Amino acid sequence: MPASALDILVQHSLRKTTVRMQVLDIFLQAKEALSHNDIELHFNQLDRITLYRTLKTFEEKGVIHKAIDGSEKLKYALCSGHCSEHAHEDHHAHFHCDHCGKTICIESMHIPAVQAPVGFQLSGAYRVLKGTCAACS
Amino acid sequence: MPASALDILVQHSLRKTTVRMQVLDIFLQAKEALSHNDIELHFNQLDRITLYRTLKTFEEKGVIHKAIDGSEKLKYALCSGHCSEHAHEDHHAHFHCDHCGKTICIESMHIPAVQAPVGFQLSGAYRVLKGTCAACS
DNA sequence: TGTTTTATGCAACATTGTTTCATTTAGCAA
DNA sequence: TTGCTAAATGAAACAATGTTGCATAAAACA
Repeated sequence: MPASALDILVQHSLRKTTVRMQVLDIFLQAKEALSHNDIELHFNQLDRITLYRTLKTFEEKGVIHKAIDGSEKLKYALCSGHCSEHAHEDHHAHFHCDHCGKTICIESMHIPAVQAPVGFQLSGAYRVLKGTCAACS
Repeated sequence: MPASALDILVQHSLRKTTVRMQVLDIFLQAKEALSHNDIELHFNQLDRITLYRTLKTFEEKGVIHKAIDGSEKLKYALCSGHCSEHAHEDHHAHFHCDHCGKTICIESMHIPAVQAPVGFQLSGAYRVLKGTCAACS
């Protein structure tokens, strides 16, 4: 069962404010990763700056993670597992649809460990698939 | 042996202009992927708009490809192989250094074929490694 | 309830990217 | 070389996106 917006805030020791609850509800209902603009469109009126700060806070606290999709737009998706303030664990692939532009987390596709080139130290990896999503096919 | 700026323009049926030659020279000398701003800094004075259009043209014609690195910045790198107007073949991984922010093409690391989830049609894939690069270690 | 800390809303600003149009230049043919 | 045509450039104006500082409002807690 998915956590509620309130649960998520409590889990991460965040104050429960109207804006945060609303933003979390949007994420909980969304099936794909959301850009700043996507979220803004869900509101009648919302201060852009507040949303920037809300997303930044959520990301720092491990509530959401950046979903790299190869598009110019930065998107976020809810962390599924046990991300903390200190480390994200979004070790799954993302799918980006060339047609509708949506970005979907593919939880089932984990990112395999790879060997770093000589002299390089690895701290993480991304994997992005692109093509046409099920809805657009 | 690497191609010269002029060679590249001729190969892709592009007019040889001062700006294009200069931009290509910067790419040829650079070891890492370059953002719009990176390139702008190499010039004493250069019209931003012209650079946007130059990069767009280069990308469409298969001269450069987007180097997805998980940072907010869009970067480009020279296509190594045989990219055409119709299809890019930048099927190699990119390394993004968390420390210096540089993005390096790892030509030796090819992106393995993966199976698309049910209902999805794949047209490509990205792979990004992040960590600390050799120079920053 | 009152106090402290944090979040919000606003203004102003900075950066990044796009569109339109006049001018200049490259490519090409006479 | 000269002139023509198509493409590239540069400038202005605009649009979108992101940041900083500060006053106000709200949440948490004693």
